[in-house]
Amino acid sequence: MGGRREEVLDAALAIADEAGLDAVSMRAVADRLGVTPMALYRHVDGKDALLDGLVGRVLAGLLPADGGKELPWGERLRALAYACREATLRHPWSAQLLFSRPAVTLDAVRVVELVFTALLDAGVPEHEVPRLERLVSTFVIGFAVSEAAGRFGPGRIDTRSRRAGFGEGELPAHQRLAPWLDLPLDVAAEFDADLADLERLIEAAARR
Amino acid sequence: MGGRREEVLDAALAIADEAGLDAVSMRAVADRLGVTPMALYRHVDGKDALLDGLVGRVLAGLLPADGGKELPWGERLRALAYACREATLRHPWSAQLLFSRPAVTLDAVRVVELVFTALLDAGVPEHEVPRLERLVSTFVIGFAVSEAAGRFGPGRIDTRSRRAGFGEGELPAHQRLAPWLDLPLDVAAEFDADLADLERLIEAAARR
DNA sequence: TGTATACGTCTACACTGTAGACCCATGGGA
DNA sequence: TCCCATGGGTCTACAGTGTAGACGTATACA
Repeated sequence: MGGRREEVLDAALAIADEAGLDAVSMRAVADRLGVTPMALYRHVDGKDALLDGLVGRVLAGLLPADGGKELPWGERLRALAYACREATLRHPWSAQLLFSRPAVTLDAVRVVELVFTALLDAGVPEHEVPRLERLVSTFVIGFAVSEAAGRFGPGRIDTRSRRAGFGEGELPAHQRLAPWLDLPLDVAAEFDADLADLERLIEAAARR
Repeated sequence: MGGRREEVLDAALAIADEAGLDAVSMRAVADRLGVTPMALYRHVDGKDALLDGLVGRVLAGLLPADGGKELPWGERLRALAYACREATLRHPWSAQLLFSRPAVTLDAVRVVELVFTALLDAGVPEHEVPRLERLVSTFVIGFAVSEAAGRFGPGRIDTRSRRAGFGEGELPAHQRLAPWLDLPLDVAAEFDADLADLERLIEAAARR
């Protein structure tokens, strides 16, 4: 019962992976199932609900196979963060959805539960745990979305603005940092460094 | 010259503020200007370019009126963060765009320049400045987007998942934290606390 | 006078999501 | 045996969408 719904989501997910999120239309999904567009409405409440279902799929993929209960809290947190980044790299379209469709599904709650226990194990006082969970997950999702959307790519200024031009001396900090700005960006390494910083932030909060 | 382009963006921005981002269609913008949809294409390359223009507008609003050069770096950073949050609260639709359209415009570069100088003034070693800028801005934008999208709202699990139900004992951390989870969330205070944590993170990086 | 340039119009096409009415096979009471 | 509820699917139709292409016109400068 309801197994047909999963088939619909499967089809939508396949289309998104192959041709991007814009290609996911009711008609396209229906075609892939060899069915009329209107037939989908038996299994999904509409296009928005379909997209919600897609983010549910992605989130479900974040849960670790084993509980991994025996690992130290820092590693458990990193594993979740890596899983999140990998999911958005595997399904770049999902980045557009993670923030804009804050559907709190059962799988999402399970992920939050893991973060909660990690923070508690780190010794964070209980009243600070929810805030730090939001802080960490906001950053991790933001990072994944930024990467998938190309926000970390080379800073390409659109030509009109460049012509409207800025005097060379107008951006002194940029010029001073130019050597480091020109370096190719190792996103994975940056992600690691960021997570290390966040771990220290959590430890500091635990000490208070 | 090109002043007409600004009028087009003005119209689009007004529509977005009044009726949401979905209401921004070429036809709607054209109607508001008393003009045919196709007339817009003289001033804007297409719908995507129009949306890019909108994020440019929002970003331009982030720049402080005065340079505020004399303030300590922490306050300058906070001012930018507040401005970002306020912009997305004033124009909730922009949250959907900030991450998904990473258009690096001149105004965006100016904002980054301010963050760079703040971090340099804080004593962060030059090679770490670009990374920390990305870390901070990723979080700040992520926070603003989350708030505007309702991700921080009360955790409403959709009924299907709830019925698919989870044993009461399956989420121990949630139960342990229930007292704090039930509290109404003071988003502004949380933002403050997060920024304070980030400031400490930056100071720690400066000490290394 | 001629000719760019900026601006706008009209028509048309290929799509989109979805409301409403109708159909048909299956299976379990009466 | 009849009935009919249920899950699945179809067809038609509508109001919107973004935009390609060809055409018109008014100002401004040579």
